[in-house]
Amino acid sequence: MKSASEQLELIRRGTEQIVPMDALVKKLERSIATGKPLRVKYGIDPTGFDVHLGHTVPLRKLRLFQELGHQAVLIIGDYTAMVGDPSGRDESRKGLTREQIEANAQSYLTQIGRIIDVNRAEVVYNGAWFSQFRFSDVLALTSQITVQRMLERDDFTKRIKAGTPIYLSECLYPLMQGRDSVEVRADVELGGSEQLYNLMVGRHLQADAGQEPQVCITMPILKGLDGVKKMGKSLGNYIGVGESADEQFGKTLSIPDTYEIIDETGQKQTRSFMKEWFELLTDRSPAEIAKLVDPVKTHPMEAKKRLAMDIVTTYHGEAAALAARAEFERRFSGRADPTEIPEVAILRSELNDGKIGIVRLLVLLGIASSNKDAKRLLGPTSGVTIGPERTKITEANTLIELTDGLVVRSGSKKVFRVRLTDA
RNA sequence: GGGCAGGUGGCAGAGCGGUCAAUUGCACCAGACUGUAAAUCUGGCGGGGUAACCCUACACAGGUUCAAAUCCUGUCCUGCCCA
Repeated sequence: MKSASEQLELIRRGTEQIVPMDALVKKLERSIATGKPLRVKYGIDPTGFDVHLGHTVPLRKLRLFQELGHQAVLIIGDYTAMVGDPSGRDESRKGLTREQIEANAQSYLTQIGRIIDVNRAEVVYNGAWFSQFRFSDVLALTSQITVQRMLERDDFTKRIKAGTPIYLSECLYPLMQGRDSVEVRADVELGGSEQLYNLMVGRHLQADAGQEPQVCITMPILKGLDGVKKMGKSLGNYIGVGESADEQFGKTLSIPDTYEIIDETGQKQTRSFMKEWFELLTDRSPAEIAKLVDPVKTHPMEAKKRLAMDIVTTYHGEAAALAARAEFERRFSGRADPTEIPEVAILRSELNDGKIGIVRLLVLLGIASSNKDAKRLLGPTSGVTIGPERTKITEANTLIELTDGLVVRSGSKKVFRVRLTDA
């Protein structure tokens, strides 16, 4: 087992806050002395299906704890999901049905298995205790915190200012999450930076229950593909852990290198966005990362390819990562069609004299969502091309001589091969 | 429970009887240029039609009018103030 200071160095890497730090040191030292692993809690609400890289940030930290010999405790928030976490959102979340929660939880565990060792983790549903709660228990829980303290949190302040509703049930959320910590006797709880408040409530409740309070570790929020907003399902700026190697590679290459912020003094500052991803999504050491994101030492493009390789390797292995890189270079640098062009079946009955209108074709291929949409893609700035000669189509009333195997492109990303069928 | 204000496209936010499929900004999509980066420029951003034009949409349901996102009534929802 590694020494406390060695463990601490690894744990600290990429974190935002550890409160209180000295308590963590103490816990680590005691764990080494007694041989008892720390119980590290991480809660997830089964509200959706796709686990994306944003979720992997705390999960990777959880895996680190596992690797250091500690006990991961996964809370599936089936009850908290019915409330909806107010953290970092400007609107309340609708409750989900039990069936949805059940299905989501299973899907989550499968996906999470790509990052942590689920078999070695303790997995518990918080419904296990909340379903047993009596009203008197709820009252006892709600007596633990004042309205003032609840309202002082930033999320609520913002919503009050903006005039968006806050439901009473949402105030229960931090209390429920805190109660989970009491139930599983957590030593450490992980969460995103917006979780700090919720994590602190856990400390409060544990202390009140006569337990040693947990250490709260928050991880920075991972920004999405746009380099601006938090990576999220609803924003469509995410990379899913279940996506193909090519998709993950391509999406990573499309992220901005840097972004600008305005600091307190009103000065514009340029920050490296790639650096953030390296820190939060790869195991590279700070020294390696510094070298990679320095444009003088490493060409930004090469750095980004490394980043993409690292990410793809995590989920698909090194061979797939190499292949994805080769495919990317061939396709975009070499301006070639993808190796595997998706085929779309088109009925011969759609043809008239062996021909089809370009608008209809684009809709049938799924490139355009409607005729109007198809027409928008055409016009003088059209990026629609067909066949090996990449004939550019600009007129909406063009008739295409449609043959089996014809390749139709819209830009370089949407490429399809026509497969003519009879039935 | 009472008073006041308000609900418009993904968001913000104009419009307040016809000229409104709805100004503008952001976001988003496509193209040029690139490193599928940034910056910049161009075009687009409800559906059908080659087009003229038609349909559906401004919380919901009715009504007034030749004509409603715009006026009236009711319902639902939200905020603020009072209780």
